[in-house]
Amino acid sequence: MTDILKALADETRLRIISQMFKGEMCVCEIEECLGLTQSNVSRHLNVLKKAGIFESYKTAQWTYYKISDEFIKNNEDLYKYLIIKIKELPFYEKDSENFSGCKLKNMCEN
Amino acid sequence: MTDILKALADETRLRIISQMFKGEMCVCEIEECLGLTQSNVSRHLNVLKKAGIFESYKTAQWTYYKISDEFIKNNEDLYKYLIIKIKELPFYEKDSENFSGCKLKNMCEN
DNA sequence: AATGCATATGAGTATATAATCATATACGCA
DNA sequence: TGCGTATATGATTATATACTCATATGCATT
Repeated sequence: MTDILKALADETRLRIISQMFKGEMCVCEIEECLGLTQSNVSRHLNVLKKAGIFESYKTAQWTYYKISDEFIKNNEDLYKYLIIKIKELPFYEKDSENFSGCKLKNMCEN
Repeated sequence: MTDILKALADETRLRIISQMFKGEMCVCEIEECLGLTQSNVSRHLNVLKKAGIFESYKTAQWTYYKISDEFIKNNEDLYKYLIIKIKELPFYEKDSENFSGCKLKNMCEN
């Protein structure tokens, strides 16, 4: 629980999570959509994965991350809270616009 | 929301919250029950108060802290999550024993 | 007014976390 | 095999947070 809360207590990671609600993403999409450096994204994703919030799988050179089903199952109330509140955060609207733009590019299709 | 999550992302503050579910406490009780220094407790309480999780009132020289009604009302799902999960944390049982011992002493009665 | 107690807070140190840069790894494709 | 791309990670620096000690404030009691 402490690990989960620590992982959630960072604005950049909340930004990542907020867009991840819309479906899985690969590292380069997150990088592009949120305007973050590659290594920074990679490290944040690792924190979220270690906390059990995200899971990942690899396809070719891409690593896709998504919200873990286990996490949702074991943390129902917290998950509900996130869904409701994360949309109210100041960066949400702007990130969502960028996200749409990124998705149109089909960056990481194989 | 970020402030709330940051305030929750600390083991010492979770220990404080876990005992606070049983009712309001003054600073010296928390200090005694959890074996923390006075200034450390005071600072943690301030973080929780600034995040809107706790509220406080003064009576004579004592300051009593408790979980804010506003917080509970505005963060229902998170509150439910905390109630369920905080009891599973490793320190909970031992702190609860100390807490009972402390309460018997009636330390801060005026 | 002087003393003792509860609490808060300034200032400093210790520690943890985030960000960055450079580099390594691993894969696909020409 | 050699090159380009995606990702991860070691090493460093920057920054934020936690802890401690000393001290200030405010109230109660004598």
